[in-house]
Amino acid sequence: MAIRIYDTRTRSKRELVTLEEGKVGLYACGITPYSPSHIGHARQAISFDIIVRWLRNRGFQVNYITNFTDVDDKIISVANEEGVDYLEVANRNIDDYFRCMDSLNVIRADAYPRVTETIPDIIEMISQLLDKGHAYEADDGVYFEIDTSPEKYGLLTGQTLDMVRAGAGGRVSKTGAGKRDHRDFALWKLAKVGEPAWESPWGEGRPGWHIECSAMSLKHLGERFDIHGGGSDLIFPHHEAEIFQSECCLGHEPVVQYWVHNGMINVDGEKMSKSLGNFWTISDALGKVDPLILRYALINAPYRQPVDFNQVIVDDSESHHNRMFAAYRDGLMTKGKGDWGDFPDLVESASRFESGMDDDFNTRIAIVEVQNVTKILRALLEDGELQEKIVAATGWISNFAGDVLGLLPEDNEIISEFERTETERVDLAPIVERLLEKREEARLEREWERADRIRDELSKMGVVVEDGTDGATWRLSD
RNA sequence: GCACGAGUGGCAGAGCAGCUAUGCAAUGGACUGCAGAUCCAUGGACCCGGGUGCAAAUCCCGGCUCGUGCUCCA
Repeated sequence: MAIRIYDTRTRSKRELVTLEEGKVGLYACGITPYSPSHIGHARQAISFDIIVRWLRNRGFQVNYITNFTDVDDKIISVANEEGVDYLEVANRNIDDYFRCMDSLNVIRADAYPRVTETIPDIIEMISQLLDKGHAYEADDGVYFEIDTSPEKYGLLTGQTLDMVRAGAGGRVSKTGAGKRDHRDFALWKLAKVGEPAWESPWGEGRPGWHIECSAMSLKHLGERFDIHGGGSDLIFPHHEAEIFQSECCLGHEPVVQYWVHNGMINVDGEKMSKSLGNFWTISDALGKVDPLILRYALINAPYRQPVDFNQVIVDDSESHHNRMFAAYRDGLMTKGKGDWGDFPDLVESASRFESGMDDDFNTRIAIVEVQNVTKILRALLEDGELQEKIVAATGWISNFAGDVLGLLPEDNEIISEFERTETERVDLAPIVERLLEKREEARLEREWERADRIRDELSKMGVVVEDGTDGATWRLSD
């Protein structure tokens, strides 16, 4: 079945037809590293990670590029406050980004170009825009002139030139003193004293905010490419500016075949922002919740939906993930052979999973099927028979929840962790068994207080007692 | 104000014209001294008002409410 993708430009789901058969060029706008990464960055990265994983799963050869805007006003201002070089700030936050994304099981992109490494390409692009009459030089830099191709205005947002003129009201005066029109945007900003700067035909300065993505996508993916993505907050003005720059520079349209945008994160129903005090960096979140549980929470809704991040969603995800993980781990310990392709119910789950993912990467539908198979697997484990099917269902989870959704650690990690706790268990066994015998005696004598005291004691040792039909079993608490 | 999107059971969240969504929570049961885990079962929803259809949560029109964008932002 064909893959359908929601394209912001046409506001509809369209079948994915790539420029080159079997290949996908994908550029996703990355971060401006002026502060530690927050969970909105995680959502963006995970959204595109899932898209890339699924396209690869479907046999596409994906070239996935995501950038770092490693020089901009905010980085410079942080650097000035701290009295350090701007690159120190950028590098520190890029390191943080990678650390966070690795722990969230985000597969690395094929390249992470940086603005500071792309300056010659940016200058070349600006020169061409000037040559073609789409840009002009002013006292404080070079600007793109919107009026040279007004038909491109509002391609993603549906806004018209007049709307923005009206909406901007009196707030436009202080942006870009040299602009002829407030909707024009900077391509090159001349440096003020003490700012990082590069030589250019127009004087020392640095690139404007939008041009780097046009230059980097051109450099890495060529004059036309399949998918361009980013957070939905970038639709305007950033991505519309890119359309102006790339299409006017290259002289053809469309440069981008599909525009894909992920939804934002809200916290307790409000926009996440520093001023509201509801701001979660990824490190904050990981202090409270396991990375894969956070990942689970962030793909519980399809990528385009806004996600309301709160304690409920975290708790919910934790219980779902724990159930799946426990079943999977137990399944891994079952020896034997089994292929999910041999079992109709597992095949049906797989097919629903696949058609959900084919339909604009609907991870919610995918997760429902993971929950389904988890349920099947747990029932099988409970029953203990049908080893072949246990192995088959475990394989299903490994493939879909693990490889595709990235919700599981590596098998050998799970096994070594299991062995570690087994060792611990064996060490504790004699003393636990003795206490359990005493408790059983107390229970037979119906002395519940004494029995409960023993259970409390075991609980302090990190042992959870569970009474079942065949007497008590125990396990180590997490 | 303008643009875009959304309003589904206690909560999260699919479906987007006819067929049980699902999970958590709740309730009942199995098991139980209690607790926990597990299993089985049950109830419960489509913002409001019109319209089109044999049939509407699903399409159309009009409201209302919320979110996002219009300024740096994933």
